[in-house]
Amino acid sequence: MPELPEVESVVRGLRDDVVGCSFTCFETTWPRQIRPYTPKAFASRLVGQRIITLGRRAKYIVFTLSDDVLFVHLKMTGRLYIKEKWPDEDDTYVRARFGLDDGNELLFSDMRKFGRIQLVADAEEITGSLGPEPLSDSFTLDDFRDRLTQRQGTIKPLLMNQQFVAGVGNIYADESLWLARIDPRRKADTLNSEEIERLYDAIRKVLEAGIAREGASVNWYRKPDGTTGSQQNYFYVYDQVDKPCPRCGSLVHKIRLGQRGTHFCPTCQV
DNA sequence: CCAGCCCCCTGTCGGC
DNA sequence: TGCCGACAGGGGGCTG
Repeated sequence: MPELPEVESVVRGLRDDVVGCSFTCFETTWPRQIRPYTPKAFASRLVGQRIITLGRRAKYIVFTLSDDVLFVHLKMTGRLYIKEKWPDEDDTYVRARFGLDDGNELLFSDMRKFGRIQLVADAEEITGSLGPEPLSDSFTLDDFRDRLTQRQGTIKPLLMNQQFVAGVGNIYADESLWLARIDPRRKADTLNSEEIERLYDAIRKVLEAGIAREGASVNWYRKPDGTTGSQQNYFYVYDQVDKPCPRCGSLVHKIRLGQRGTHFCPTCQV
């Protein structure tokens, strides 16, 4: 559920609290989520390293450290926050604790244990195969058009393919296709030039709106201060089954596409 | 390259 | 009421 806007909001909410700090300790109650694989090896490599910058790449939270790079992926139900700034007393889903040298604790909570915490020397090991950042200058219409027209697959799963475009997940894929008035079942290479341009604009627009509203709290996502984002109050079609399409009034349909729930307007998405 | 399936997990919800 | 299967959906892996 955390997609680009949600991860970006977490990064922005944490940055001032962690940049400049060094790690003093690390412990986990679910070692399967970490790399290197054993808590001991992970901790001994991490402790003492200082956080130089905090950023985001695709749906990864990226800590650039004095020696290594720390990647945190929230997957479905992950949360990352400073314990002292989180409103609830006890979080039963805390899977990892990072001690910081300012006395605070950085907690990783994850109900479903899908999240990942990885420490690598070379960031490329994680980011090497990722597609372009859709909000960066390097994501151009021409490049998008070139790569899209070479694909024969279904457009919606393609938008969610992190090697094709980084950071788009199920929510923002559905929202982008609605805004661009494109049926999510279309094959990529059948999109004409105008449709491709509409889609390019739509992807950027829905992601920017998501960031401006600090993400969509459909169920588990929270910002590092414990509060919800508000993008869920502005969905066009996602999670809006049988509600009227905001554009034409037809009832929103839900189907399965690529093993994912897919919401769209059967009338004005063609 | 692409579609479809399973798996990793846990909580919620609807049907019986 | 309580059990059970479906579903939620990010990503990796495998097969045809």
